[in-house]
Amino acid sequence: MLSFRGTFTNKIDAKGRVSVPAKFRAVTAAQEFGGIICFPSLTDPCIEGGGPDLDAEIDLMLSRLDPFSRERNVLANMLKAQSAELMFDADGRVSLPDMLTAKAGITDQVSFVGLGNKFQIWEPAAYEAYLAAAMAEAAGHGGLLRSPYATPGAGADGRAGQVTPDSGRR
Amino acid sequence: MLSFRGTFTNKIDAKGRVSVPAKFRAVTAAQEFGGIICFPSLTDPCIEGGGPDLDAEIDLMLSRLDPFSRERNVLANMLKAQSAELMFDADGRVSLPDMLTAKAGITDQVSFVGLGNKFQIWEPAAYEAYLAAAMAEAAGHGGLLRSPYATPGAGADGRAGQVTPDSGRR
DNA sequence: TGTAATCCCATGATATCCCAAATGATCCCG
DNA sequence: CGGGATCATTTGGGATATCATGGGATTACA
Repeated sequence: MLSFRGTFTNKIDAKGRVSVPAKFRAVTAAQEFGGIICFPSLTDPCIEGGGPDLDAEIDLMLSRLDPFSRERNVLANMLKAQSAELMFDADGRVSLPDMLTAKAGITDQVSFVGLGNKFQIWEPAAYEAYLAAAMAEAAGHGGLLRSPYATPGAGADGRAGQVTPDSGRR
Repeated sequence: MLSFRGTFTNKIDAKGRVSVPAKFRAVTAAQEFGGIICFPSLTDPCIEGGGPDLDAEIDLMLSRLDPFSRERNVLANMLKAQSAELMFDADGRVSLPDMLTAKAGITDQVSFVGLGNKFQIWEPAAYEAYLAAAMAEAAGHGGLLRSPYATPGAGADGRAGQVTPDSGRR
């Protein structure tokens, strides 16, 4: 269990608390961390989150940008200034800050969506709509899904190696 | 025994459990893993699954994409968010999530269809129909199956009626 | 002192584990 | 070659543990 997987919809109670799915907690527990980090998604109307591994990934990507560029500051505002470190209570619950829930249109229910190295937190109905669109769109990205072993002669790209920052994880 | 082979139809009990065919379990056992991973097929109205080898393949493909790109999010939604890691109980059974069975029209029976490095899980009647179409279509695709050692024209007639998983070797 | 956040425990629902029986296939022996 | 026994596998049901959720009590902060 080394990556965030599956979709789980939980309720937000009167105090603003919500249970983080046990399977997600298990992932961060493996990273020896009693909580999660959350920030607004750069691409979708939802919250994104993950464990300390994701935070390290973000730091690495930011460090590659020109330290005084506007782009770096803009991204850091999203990924750091608007970010929160949410610790689990004894029952594995966190309180989502209003700053984050407001942007995502979240009221009394949330869907935790596992995406491997990170996860998203959606208002359930909004996610339903997004998922439908994603399914239609995924067909267009089918070319990216070629197996490393796929067709004779096409294997060159497959085993070439990893260039992404998350190599060496897990 | 390194690939999924054959077709097996098992019942789903009142609790939603179903026995994974013993021969399929033997394949994942060789991968030192007490379960399977399942997700919706990108191409057919059924569930697809495999062992950790298949999951590693998926992780590798996702890791090549930029962490915050829309392409990555879309594909991760298909392959991770709708995915489940199903552990065998003491008798080799798993519980298929409603999210997956609903898409495949599965109610009380399923057919496990071995496809080499992965397998599919169908509603039996739906698979019958698919198989009939596949058998008719297979003859036309015979030319794609040319083995490196094949003698020209030798295999076409003999394989015309066979859609069995031997084609999935790698 | 009022407000809000955190901690702690109780409950219901769900999923998991464990044991037992029925079915079907394989093997051995006559 | 046939019959019987043994083994593996699937299927069913009950017991147990885990998880999500609600409510009350305590603490921190203003």
